[in-house]
Amino acid sequence: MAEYNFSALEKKWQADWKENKIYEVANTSEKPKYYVLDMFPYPSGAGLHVGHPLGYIASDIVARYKRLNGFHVLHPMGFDSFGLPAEQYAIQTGQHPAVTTETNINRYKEQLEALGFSYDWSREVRTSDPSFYKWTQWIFKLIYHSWYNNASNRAESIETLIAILDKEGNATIDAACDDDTPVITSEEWKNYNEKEKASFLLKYRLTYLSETTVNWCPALGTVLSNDEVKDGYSERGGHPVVKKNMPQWSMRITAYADRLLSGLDTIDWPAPIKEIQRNWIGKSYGAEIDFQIENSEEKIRVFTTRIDTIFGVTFMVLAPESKLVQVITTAEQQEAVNSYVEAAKNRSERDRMSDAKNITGVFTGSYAIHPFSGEKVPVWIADYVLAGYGTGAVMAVPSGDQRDFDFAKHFDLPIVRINDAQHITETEADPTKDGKIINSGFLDGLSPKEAIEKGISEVETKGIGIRKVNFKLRDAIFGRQRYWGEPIPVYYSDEIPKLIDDQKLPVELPSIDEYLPTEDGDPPLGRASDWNHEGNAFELSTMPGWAGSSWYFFRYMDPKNEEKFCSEDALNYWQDVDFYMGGSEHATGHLLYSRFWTKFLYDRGYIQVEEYAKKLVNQGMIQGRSSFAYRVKDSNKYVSYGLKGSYDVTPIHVDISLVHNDVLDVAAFKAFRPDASEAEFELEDGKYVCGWEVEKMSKSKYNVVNPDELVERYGADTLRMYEMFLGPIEASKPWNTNGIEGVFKFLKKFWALFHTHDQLDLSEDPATKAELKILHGTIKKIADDVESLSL
RNA sequence: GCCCAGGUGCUGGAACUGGUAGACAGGCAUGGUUGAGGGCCAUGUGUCCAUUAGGGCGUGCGGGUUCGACUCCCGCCCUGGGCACCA
Repeated sequence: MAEYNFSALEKKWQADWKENKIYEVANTSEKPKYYVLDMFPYPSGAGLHVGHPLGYIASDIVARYKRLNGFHVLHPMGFDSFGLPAEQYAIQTGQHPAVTTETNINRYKEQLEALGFSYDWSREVRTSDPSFYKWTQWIFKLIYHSWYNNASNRAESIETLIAILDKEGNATIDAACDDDTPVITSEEWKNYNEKEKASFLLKYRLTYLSETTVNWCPALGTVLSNDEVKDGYSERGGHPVVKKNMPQWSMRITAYADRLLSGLDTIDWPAPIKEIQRNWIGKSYGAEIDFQIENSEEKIRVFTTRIDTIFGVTFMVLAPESKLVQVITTAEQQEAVNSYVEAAKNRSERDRMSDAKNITGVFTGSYAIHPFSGEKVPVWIADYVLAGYGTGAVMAVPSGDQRDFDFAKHFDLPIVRINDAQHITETEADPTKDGKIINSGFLDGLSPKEAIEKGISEVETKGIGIRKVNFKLRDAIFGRQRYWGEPIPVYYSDEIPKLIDDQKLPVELPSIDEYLPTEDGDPPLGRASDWNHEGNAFELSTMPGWAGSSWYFFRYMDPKNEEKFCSEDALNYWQDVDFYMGGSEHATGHLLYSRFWTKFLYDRGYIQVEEYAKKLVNQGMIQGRSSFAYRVKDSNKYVSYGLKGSYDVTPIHVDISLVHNDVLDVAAFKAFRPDASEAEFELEDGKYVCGWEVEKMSKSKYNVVNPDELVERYGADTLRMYEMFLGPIEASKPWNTNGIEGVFKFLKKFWALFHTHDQLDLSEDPATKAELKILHGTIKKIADDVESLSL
């Protein structure tokens, strides 16, 4: 009986593809283009597990399908090779991250090639390669040399800003800039010295240096951007994160908040991703209103989306960090306020969040005048008001807002009903938008929606406020106090940041003896001797992980270009990504930053598209199925799954290769855990049965399934088909090898259909009608399935 | 709390715009082939009633629209994910 010799078959054709370069594509063609992109991996030391190729397999099917349908297909692969793990490894072993990275990449490429992907490897990029990060640095410079003109609604060269400043100062300029940017005349501007000019322009530049509150992670020794922090812990490593003030490079992504939001309507991305990005950008419509302080020139400006509730205001609350606090606090309250502010300052973000139910606050002693009723309302400070959002102050409406309600109850402040549909209980406020407004002067009788409109126009007429849109999105911190990242091409002369000339790029990472901060607490780059530009100190921070991945998809179009990040011809031909495949975990990181950089490059005229990926598909995560043995506490005895109820047991991870159908190979387990070699095993029905749980696939949980072994045993085609067979591509699911035999059998039978002994054997008879019907039905079904993924 | 997905046999999952629910595969069962095991082949497998023929009931729960509903509408329950002192 002839055999389906997948191993020989696959090796033969893979060698053939390589030798004849059949997947290499030129940047021109008569055919229409199609760009299929995978999110490039970070080459970790653990190698690929079966979860990684899931998306690559799906996108490879799309690439092959499009080729067969007459498209000129760009299907590249590369490596996101800067990152923390290689650096942590370097700290422990002294091994240069470049060396480990190289090793890991080679391993990844081997594994990927064995899986038979149709990548054009001649276009491979690596973000840690100087020929690549030269252009990351170049784009950084371009962003630095730009400002955002709200009037033209795009980024422009900083030269156009300087021209306006020279001519008429900044009074007429509507730009995305620091909140504390002073209004100056052209005279004042011209009288600035070099340093003053430089620091003034930093308030406008799209990448800028400023003293800001950052997420500082002491364990990692670096700052992190908001998306890298989850619930007060670092996303990588799970270390605590605290707030800290320090000078930092940031990217003014907030300038693009509106366009990042509206752009979502133009791209075919999964609804959950769009939703996450919308939430993250957090646009809300409302008004800013001034409340005059009694017996004072000062005003409190608040942001509200519910101006219809303004007659329900019975007090005001400032964030402890608000600059107004010191100004309006009365002498009697000074001491209480000071100690509250001091305490708030020393609390970490985590404490503040975990302590949310504890209501705290202190009265400033001052009163604000209600702009419509003229009544006096007390001004408090409390840390439930966030300094970073809106104006850092709120008008408190306890009847309509739960937080205000809780605060009012706690400090015994009045609660006023302002809507006839409000049902207020002893413990709950009611933010209803039904019903009619009551107790509210000129707003009485209106619906909340009408009252919001009327309220805002009244405020504007009286000149005490403006219609206002607010965003939650914050500027992205760009510096990392780390070694293994792109050097920021900046040096300091006279404390003024200056950029390295284009001709001198790339600024290459210097070698250092140890990958730790210096004794003075400077980042690792501080250890490099000769790390200066003509005697001026270089910037010591490096770029964050998302820098290279924010534009790599353009580099694939023209990866070897030494003159430009990508030639116009290549950009003209390839334009954008038609099909992008990757994980949804990058929703507020890579997938947002890359959109930002794309819009920026578009504004500055370097590319023709405002969104780089028309279609995005998220493959689900493949989880591991961990197996457990149960050790009786304080003993050397293991009990089978069904018996553990009668003991106090500790579950122990068991390597899944020692378990078949949940039955443990006890002898192998004893070898695997030497401390169990003498252990006693209590069995059920003569077997030791393991428990199981679905967890993340990881080495430490002994649940990793390696694709190499499956390729060896069944072949790449079987593995690829089986991964696609597992279920919908978007769904997360635990890996389970049980069903792979079915696919393997199918391929064996399929092969046997066309072979007699080992020879290809095809019938010369014309196909029957019935045969043609099945053939065309099958073609249609497959075409429809692939189209439904890629259209 | 708010916002997204989703809920179909023992399991993974099919079912295009409303038209024979459960394709395909795994598992399980029975039989064949084999010295045995494995492999391979065949048959069966939603559920209940019935020896058969056949019939009743079935897509989370309750209601509705329709000649006809897994599919559309309303309410509820559950699961997964996201956001969350955001004013």
